[in-house]
Amino acid sequence: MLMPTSLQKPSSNETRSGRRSEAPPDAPPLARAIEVIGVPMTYAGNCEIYGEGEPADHLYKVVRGAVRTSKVLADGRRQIGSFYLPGDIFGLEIGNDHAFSAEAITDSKVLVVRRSTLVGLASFDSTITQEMWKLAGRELARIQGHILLLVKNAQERVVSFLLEMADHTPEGRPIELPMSRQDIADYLGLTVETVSRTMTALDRDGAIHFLTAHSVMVRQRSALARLSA
Amino acid sequence: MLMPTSLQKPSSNETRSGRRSEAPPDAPPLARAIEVIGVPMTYAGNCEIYGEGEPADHLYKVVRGAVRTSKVLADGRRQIGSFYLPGDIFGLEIGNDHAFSAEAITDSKVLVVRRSTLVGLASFDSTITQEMWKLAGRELARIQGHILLLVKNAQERVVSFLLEMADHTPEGRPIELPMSRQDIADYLGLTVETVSRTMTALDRDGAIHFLTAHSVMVRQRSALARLSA
DNA sequence: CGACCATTTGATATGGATCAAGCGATGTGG
DNA sequence: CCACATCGCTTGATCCATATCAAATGGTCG
Repeated sequence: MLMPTSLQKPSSNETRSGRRSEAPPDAPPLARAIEVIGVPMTYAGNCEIYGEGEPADHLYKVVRGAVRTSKVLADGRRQIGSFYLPGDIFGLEIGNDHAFSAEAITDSKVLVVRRSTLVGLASFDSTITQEMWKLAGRELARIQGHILLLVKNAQERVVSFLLEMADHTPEGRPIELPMSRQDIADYLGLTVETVSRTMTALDRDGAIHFLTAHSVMVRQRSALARLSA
Repeated sequence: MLMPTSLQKPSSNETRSGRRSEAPPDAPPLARAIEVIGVPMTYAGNCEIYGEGEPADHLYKVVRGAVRTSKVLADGRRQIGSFYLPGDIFGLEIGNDHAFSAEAITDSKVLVVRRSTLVGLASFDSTITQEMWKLAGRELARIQGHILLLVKNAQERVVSFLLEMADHTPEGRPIELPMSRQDIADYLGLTVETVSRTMTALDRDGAIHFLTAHSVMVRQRSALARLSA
């Protein structure tokens, strides 16, 4: 069904102790700021991080795990807006309220900062403002890319999705797909069956090779990319 | 075909004389600023205003006519990003370059301002910055809405499109559709034939009534809206 | 009037949805 | 430790919405 099997509240508000190995000192100020002042939170799989319609006054950065943003339409269908993997920043909605809700896909750890805190910081460091604009720009570009995705055929959509996920993985390593086939289907505007069949076909044709249902090797990304136009 | 019949350069850089009847003195500062410092330009139908990949250093406001933003995909298909009608501001791309090109649909008049000019103004009037963010937010919301559109069926897409256009028209007046059926199809991710058939069906069922191919009366928008979910 | 182009309408094909069943992991209780 | 229920994924058979191909209609401009 569409309902997640469990939608519990955050499992724990993690202690702030411990090493913050992420974010090298030469990282951009915004990322640095989030590392320094962000409050770590952990969420179990399928746990809601924020809901559609709630005021958007926090910014989040994925440390571990994976997050999806989604929206349930009037007729019950679900549309997934984006997947966010470690290092990605999400929660930036320029309106006052979140248009999509966000849920942890697997057990996840995120850093949370108040939007107002960042706005305050921005008045000291104007590069933070610039970075907020850049972030908004990336978000815009991402969504525009999603539109272009949705007018392609099934194989092109699936391949585009795999290549997006590949961007977060060093060449030569298997690509991890933490989300379910249903999540992928709702992201691509297809059904689970079509996603599954398409992936099977790609595997059979040698374009990709599934190690498990959630781990796939791409031999030549450039070759795969030719199937996504 | 996909190629516009004529893609000429701006037909004339209109004289700056004459009344600027638009923008009441109580309009928001950004709109006011554009009215005051914007350079009027006129474009003939199918004339390119800016091209995909060009640096995005101007902001535009439609005074008269209609504008579409579009992108031609690798395989030759064309995706339309948005339609802009009088009063709408376009050209805001947060990246450095335009991801889509913009063309006048019919003979159009737009006001043009340099982005840098607005940035300069913003340092005097912080509400301008706020408005730029609001504008970016509206753009983001518009694109997100477009994604939700693209996962609906043909009738829902067409109805949603008509309702969007209706937003620019006072209730009770016919809705003008300056763009071609091909433009509509490329916006909705459908074919011309499907758009045409769907509109014919809506007319036959009494949901809407075409006066001409480019002018349509909607009896009850609320009733029509029920067909768009 | 006649040429041209946009739009509509008709006939047919097809990609992906839907319905249904099988399969393989994972977890649970006896 | 094993039977068995459960859940997510895959596979198969069929259907249907929309694409595609083709032609008729109608509006516009010389």
